[in-house]
Amino acid sequence: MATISRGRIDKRRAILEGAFAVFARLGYARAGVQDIADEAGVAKPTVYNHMTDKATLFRNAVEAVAQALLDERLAALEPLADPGDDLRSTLEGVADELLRLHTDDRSCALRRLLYSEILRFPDLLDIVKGGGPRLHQALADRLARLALQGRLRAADPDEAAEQFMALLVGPLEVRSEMGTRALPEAELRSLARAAVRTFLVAWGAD
Amino acid sequence: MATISRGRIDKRRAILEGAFAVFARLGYARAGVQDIADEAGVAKPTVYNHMTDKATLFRNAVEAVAQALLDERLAALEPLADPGDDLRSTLEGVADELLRLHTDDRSCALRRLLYSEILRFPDLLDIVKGGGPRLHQALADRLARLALQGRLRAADPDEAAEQFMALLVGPLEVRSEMGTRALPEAELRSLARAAVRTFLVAWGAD
DNA sequence: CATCACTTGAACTCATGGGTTCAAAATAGC
DNA sequence: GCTATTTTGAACCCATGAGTTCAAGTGATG
Repeated sequence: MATISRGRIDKRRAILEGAFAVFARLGYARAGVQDIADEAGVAKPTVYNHMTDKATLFRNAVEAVAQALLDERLAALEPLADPGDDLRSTLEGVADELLRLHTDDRSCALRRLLYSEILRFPDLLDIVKGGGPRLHQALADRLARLALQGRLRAADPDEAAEQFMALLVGPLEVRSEMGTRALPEAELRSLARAAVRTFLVAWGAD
Repeated sequence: MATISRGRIDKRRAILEGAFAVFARLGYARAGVQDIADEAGVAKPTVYNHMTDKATLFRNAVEAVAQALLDERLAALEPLADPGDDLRSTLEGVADELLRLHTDDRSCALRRLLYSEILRFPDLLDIVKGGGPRLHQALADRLARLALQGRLRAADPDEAAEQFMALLVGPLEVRSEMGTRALPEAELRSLARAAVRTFLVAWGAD
């Protein structure tokens, strides 16, 4: 076993990963701690040696995944920091990547778990957003910059960011039937282009 | 008890309503059939006398509520059949009503239950949509009519409908934190106006 | 080698909850 | 008013699962 997991840290990570996998598959209530231990390749008491109870196990597992996914989405916004002369195609690239991330299995699972357990774990909201609406803020910042450069209408970067995400994700969520159905690549790209098209009509510089 | 519930039918309705209330509050797994019986003012065997098991109880409860909510939303689209000369304010009225319905407690609960149990009850999707995407279809039809009358850009009514709903509901879902927080009336109206503004820039007749 | 911390499997406790049974009571229908 | 259907409460069976205990094992560290 020394080949795979060395030390407490690796075991902790294995437990959190296993936990998220099982929670994602079965939901909080149906997931058994024994299932999680099996998935993580670990004994049940070991789980309790790292986490005091099922609830904190859940919180930590969700937090770890949410953190990772948030980072990915933030990274996806990077191209907006320095779009070439073709703003449209840069936006489409970002949109494409955001859609790809949004349709990721872990992303869909996280969404399901949040909706499902938000009443019992209200603190998950703050945990997931990681202190303030980081993603929205980052996007709004980028758009504000572009507005200052005269490449977007300057009206309201927050509203623009809100609507950009909505145009992107809303139709996706409907067509994928709440993340149940996988969409073909081509349809994803088409969704991204449609969103950017409307976004630019509304918010592009004349 | 003759004053409240007469006959089997009323009992059945009471059971379905109680079931939805409890499922909404606790989720499928945590909801006990005894809880449901209590909420419905009925004995546990009576529940099993109407529904073979917890799963079909769940399906029927969800179906009843989904049906009612869908009807409400369809009705909310009515004004679009004959908008006055002020298309914008008609759209804003419809948008307002749709937002109101979307923030309704039962609406939020239904959404939570769907996301939560969609993997275990894949058939819920069809049950909820009630045979084809009725709401989307109805909206797209209205928009197509308006396009024919030259009051909207004729490009693609389906895409227009998709984006109209996205612009409305997306920002709402973010701001209300997945239906957790209630928004003040004023903010709802402001959301509706923002959505319609962008929609008309993109899809309004020049 | 000796110590200390951690892991393991298995067994155990205890609470919860789905679903059933049954005899008594209520209700519906005629 | 009489019969057939439902309803009711309470008890019951049984499976599942959270969390614990413990004795034996494993691994690092000095």
